[in-house]
Amino acid sequence: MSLLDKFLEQALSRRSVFKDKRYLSVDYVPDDLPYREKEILKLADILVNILKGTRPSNIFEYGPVGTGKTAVTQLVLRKLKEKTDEAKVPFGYSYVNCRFYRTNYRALVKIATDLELKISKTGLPPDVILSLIMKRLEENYMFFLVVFDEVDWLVKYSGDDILYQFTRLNSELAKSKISLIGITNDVRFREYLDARVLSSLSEETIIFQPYTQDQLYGILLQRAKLAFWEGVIDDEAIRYAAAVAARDGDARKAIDLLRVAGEIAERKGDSKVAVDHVMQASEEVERNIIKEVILTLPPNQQLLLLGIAGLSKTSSKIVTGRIKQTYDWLLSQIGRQPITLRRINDYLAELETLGIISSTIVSFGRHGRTRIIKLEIPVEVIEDILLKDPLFAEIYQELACVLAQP
DNA sequence: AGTCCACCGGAAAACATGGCAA
DNA sequence: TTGCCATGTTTTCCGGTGGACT
Repeated sequence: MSLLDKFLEQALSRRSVFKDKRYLSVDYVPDDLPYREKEILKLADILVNILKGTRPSNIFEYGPVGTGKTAVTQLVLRKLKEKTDEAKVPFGYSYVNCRFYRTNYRALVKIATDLELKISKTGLPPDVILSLIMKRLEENYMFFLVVFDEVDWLVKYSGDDILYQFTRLNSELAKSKISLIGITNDVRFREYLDARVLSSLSEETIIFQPYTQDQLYGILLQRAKLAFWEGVIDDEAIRYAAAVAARDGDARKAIDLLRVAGEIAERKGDSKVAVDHVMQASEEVERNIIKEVILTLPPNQQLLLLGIAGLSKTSSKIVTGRIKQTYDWLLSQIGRQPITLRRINDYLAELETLGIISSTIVSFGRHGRTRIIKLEIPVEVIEDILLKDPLFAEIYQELACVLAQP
């Protein structure tokens, strides 16, 4: 038997550690969400008004990442839809993830499409779309619910117009009623939202607390039973994953960790998933996030980051002016025009919100006020990722030479 | 006490791009 | 084709600002 035959034979006979990986995917919402009974009941209690024929209050849901806001909402809506269908109560809802539909216009189009209106992605003025939506509502629905998930993205990006319009829509609708659910994990969201919108959006508020370590363990146990074959995963491994994710009480992260750990075990040909695998998964997840973030950056910002990386090797205090100089030089190397300082500031701000750099404003008195930029990721990691591109590698070498001379 | 450096950051406007409707 | 409609990127303009220096 040849080596290859042997290998293939082994691969075939090796049972996957996963029974059904789907249960560890982000979009899977189980029928019962442990430790969120209180929130489910509260939400259901508000929305059940629909079955009684009255308009439910608008709801504002707040809680950190991975605390079950989205899952709870989707679960309750799914059940509610079943019940209303049974009871022949006309009801429909639209779920808008504002991270994808982050402008007022796009959110509006998404809602319209969920109402089975055929709307082109562009070309129609917003008020026309809105009146089409209203017309459709009056024809078909008594109750309509719009969920704005991660609503802070929408508001930060393009203002609260659509929220304002929708909160006021009820007074213009004769036959149908509309309610809103806003979901966010941004603590400071209340600050930049218009007071009128905020007050009408938060007629009811549901707050989601982070999961405790024990709760995470419980959740993982539930999922692990569904996703892995029996006896494949160590109890220790599950506990470890729960402990890691408990730092921010993030259930999504915990589940992710378990999945990646399983994948690693499988890759290595191990038949069991152990603590080791979870530890590796934890590193891998972290590394992949950074890599993903840097690689999806627009080329301009990658080049800027390259400049900062180069600077950080020669000087410890990187100041805006130096960055501007360096970046202009880099641009000229690839035959592009320099860019305004104002624009560079925007780039830097973006890099900062992504957690790649950090900055502090310092004043040098007579010598002006500026900002010191610090890399939050080891230079080697950035070089490792960016220098795969031969063009970048070449420019980077020259940059090093130029920076070496004062 | 006032000056003034070297930048910060909001607002508006310019420019590029792309789809639709008539 | 023209004229809207939108989005995204960059420039222009401009009013700040903390503190070393005079």
